[in-house]
Amino acid sequence: MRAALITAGRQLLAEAGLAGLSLRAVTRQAGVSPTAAYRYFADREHLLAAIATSGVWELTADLEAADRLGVDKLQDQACAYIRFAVANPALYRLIFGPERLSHYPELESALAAAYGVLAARVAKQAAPGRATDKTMACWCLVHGLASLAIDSRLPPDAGPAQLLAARLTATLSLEN
Amino acid sequence: MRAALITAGRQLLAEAGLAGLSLRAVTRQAGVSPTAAYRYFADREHLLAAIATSGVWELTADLEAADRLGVDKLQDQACAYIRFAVANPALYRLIFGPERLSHYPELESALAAAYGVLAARVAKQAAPGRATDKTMACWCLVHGLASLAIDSRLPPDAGPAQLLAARLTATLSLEN
DNA sequence: TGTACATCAGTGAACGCGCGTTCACTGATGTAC
DNA sequence: TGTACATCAGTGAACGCGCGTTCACTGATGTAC
Repeated sequence: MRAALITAGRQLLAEAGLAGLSLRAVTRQAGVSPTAAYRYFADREHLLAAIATSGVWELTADLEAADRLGVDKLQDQACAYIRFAVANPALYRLIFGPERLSHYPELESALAAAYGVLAARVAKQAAPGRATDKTMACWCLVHGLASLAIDSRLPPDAGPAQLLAARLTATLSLEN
Repeated sequence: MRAALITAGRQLLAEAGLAGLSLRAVTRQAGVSPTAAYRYFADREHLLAAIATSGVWELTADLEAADRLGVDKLQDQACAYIRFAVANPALYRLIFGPERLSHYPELESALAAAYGVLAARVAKQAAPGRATDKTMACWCLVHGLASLAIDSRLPPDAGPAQLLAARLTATLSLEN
């Protein structure tokens, strides 16, 4: 049932966006009375945090897959990241947005895992001593690109965001 | 009066965050009845767009100042950008956030102006033919960093965001 | 100079809405003896 | 095997709240003659 509520929340997020994600709407979507949710979540915010966390684990898995299967593994991670954001814009906004969910430890550790997948890749390729900064630069770049793409604030002639992700990541020139 | 409402909105944003920015709250803050706003704005969203726009013009001015006075002008623009975001987190979130204000032409053109200040700088320093991509990379990087800094999702040992901005921008190595 | 009228800025009451949360509850399932 | 009881998942009505927006209005300011 906990899982059902999270699923319902993600459906709602996809259909109606962040604004439509109320506790009542989620329970309605799950076909259950509004109060039923309180058996599984202390309040609305805990429910949101759980939904966000489920998204971050999915993202982490995507990054891992890209790193396992990719040819240019760093660029492929970047693409996978953008692909996730573009496929789940409202979810992505919930995760990184203004809901200030960052103090939930489950979410915190899911995010750390995702970051770790990127950091491990960069550490393998970057010049010694530069890994930390390069990782951060990469994360910022990709997160910024994802946000802008989702909110259609990229220049109109920029082309598909995933291609951009690959090109811009290359721009970071890890080797120096 | 239009200006007064915008000012009130920005105060509220600073004090109570995005969530507190209702039309009623803004008029209350301005010491005026809720309906008075309708004389100046078609609806709530137009008011929000005007507040966001006022913020973007301020940001643009900050960037121009950094470019005029700075030593390393690109890094200084990046710092100014981060400084603005950190000083006005809720406003920054309103501008780039999930409110989907992007279809307001006034906001659109303010954003284009801000982007232009950065683009002009990069064009002066980047290797020929690379300017467009480098500009975009720079914008994404800085926007991503700003978002993460605001939502405290940078690694705890990352140090002050403004310093980071300078260091990471340098990482882009414009000359090749 | 005075009067009639139009324009304009802002008021105050009211509307319907969906929200998060509380409360006491019902009915089913499991356990002890 | 049957009975008494506890636990548990989910219900349904109700609360108070702040919201965006509408409506008809008031009183002040400006303009025409």
